[in-house]
Order: sequence, then structure tokens, then C-alpha cells
Amino acid sequence: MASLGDLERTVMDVLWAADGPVAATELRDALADRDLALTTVHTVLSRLEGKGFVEHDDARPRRFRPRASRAEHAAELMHEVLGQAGDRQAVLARFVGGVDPEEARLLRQLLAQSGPDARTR
Amino acid sequence: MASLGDLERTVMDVLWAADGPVAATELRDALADRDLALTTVHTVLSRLEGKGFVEHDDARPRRFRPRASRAEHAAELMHEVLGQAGDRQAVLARFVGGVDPEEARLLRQLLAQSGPDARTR
DNA sequence: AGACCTTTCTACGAGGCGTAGAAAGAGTGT
DNA sequence: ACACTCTTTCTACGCCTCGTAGAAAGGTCT
Repeated sequence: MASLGDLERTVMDVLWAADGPVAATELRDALADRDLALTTVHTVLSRLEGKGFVEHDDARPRRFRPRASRAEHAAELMHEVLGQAGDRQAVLARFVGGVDPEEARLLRQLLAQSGPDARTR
Repeated sequence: MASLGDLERTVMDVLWAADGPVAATELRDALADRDLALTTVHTVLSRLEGKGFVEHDDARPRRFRPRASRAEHAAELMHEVLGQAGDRQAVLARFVGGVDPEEARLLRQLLAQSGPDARTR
């Protein structure tokens, strides 16, 4: 998966945080601290589209939105890391070893639902 | 966490696969397909040391080894992704939704041991 | 000491990314 | 229809990372 630069990442964060499509001018304003030229925002958006992270509608002032939610994206990344890491079991063991108890509970719950255990056994 | 280039990654893979410290010449030979100059290997190793991925002993032909195992590294990466991803629960949900049944079983096992469930409840 | 291997220093070219001007396109008011 | 303004696209440039390696300095061995 293509990776994101600093500004690209920041833009994605705004898009992910928004609850609908966002126009370039809105993005520029949301990132007012950076004091970016509007064209800069457009360049970044194009690149993000090129990387498949963003798409726009054809309304006149174009509106941009993420193709995947932040959670989807992060989960994909996690799978990717897991995937290219040789011993998946070892990785999962270490990963699980590092989650805090609250989240361990959540994970147990999620796993219980998603496959209440296998007659696979 | 600093990220790895292509060759850097390949070198780490060799180091991770090795069962002990590795000398620069051995690395060059392990990557014979790339036909690298020994100095190139050294440059990459220096950079990897700079990034904290590798360390060397002070024996004369220096021997290099990873500071973390591949599994540790991958697990750290996964935690990092999870960490900077806003809604951790949502990410975990998606992540779990995507693991294959075999691994789901493994995860349940790991979670059962690591915190057989909370009287926290 | 001389020959040889190792380690460090320095450098360069390609590509990614932040940044934005210039140019082309399109909607709005008169 | 025309001029004005806002939007979108095109082009570019400088910096940094990374693959790559030569040159030079530092050890080793006989």
C-alpha cells in the first residue's frame, strides 16, 4: 500500500474527521495553521486520488471524500504488516501481549461473536 | 517509527532470518542477486543503525544484528498503526473481521491465556 | 613493511513530497 | 455576450530519503 507524506496524512485526517464530502477551500481553511495556497491543497488531493485514497464528485466546486474510513484504512494496514511478516503467529502473540486489558476484553468479545468457535474443531 | 526502503528492508529480512550476528561480507553474499558493493552494504547498515534497527558488536570484522526480532517489529508497527488511528475500537473490530478462522482461533487462545478474563468484570 | 580486508566518509542521481505560480476552464452578474 | 472571479489543471522547483558506490582511512596477517 502506498504510504502518506506528512501533509497528505494531515489532509486525510481532515477528510476522515469530516462527516461528508469536503471542498478544497474548506480543506484549506481547516488547515489554516499551515497557511497553504489553494493550489497546494489541490495538488495534494490529486496525489491522494492517484494513490487511491480519495475520490471526488463532479459537482462544481469539487467535493472530496476518502475511499475508505480511517478505521478501514488502519485495519488494512495492520493486515498488511501482519501479512509480510513471516511468522504470523509470532506477530499476533506479541501484538496481543501488548494490548491493554480493556482492549483485550473487547477483542475477546469481537472474536466470540465473529466465530463463536469452530465446529471446525 | 522510521520506515524502511527497499534494500534496507531486504537487509533486515536477512538479519531477521539469520540465527546469529552477521558480517557485512555475509550480507553481501546473501544478497548476491543484487550484486552489491560491500560499501553499499555498509552504508545501508549504518543507516539502519541510525534508525535504531540494527546494532553491531566490536569484534573485528563487525557483526550486525537486529535490535528487535521480526515479530517484535511487526507487532510494534501494528500497535503504532492502531495508536494513531483515532477510534481504536473501530479499528480492532475491522481488523478482527478480517482475520482468517485459523488465526481467529489462535487469537482467542492467546487472549484467553493472557488475561483469562477479568474479575475486572 | 607490504599486501589485503574492513570501516568510514563523501557524493551523486532518482523519486517522493511540500509547495506554489501560471494557465486554462467555468459560473455569475450586468 | 462580456468581464470578473473562483476552481481546476499543468508545470516546476527545492529538499530529503534511499540505492549506489568510490576514495580514503584504519586494522590484520605474514
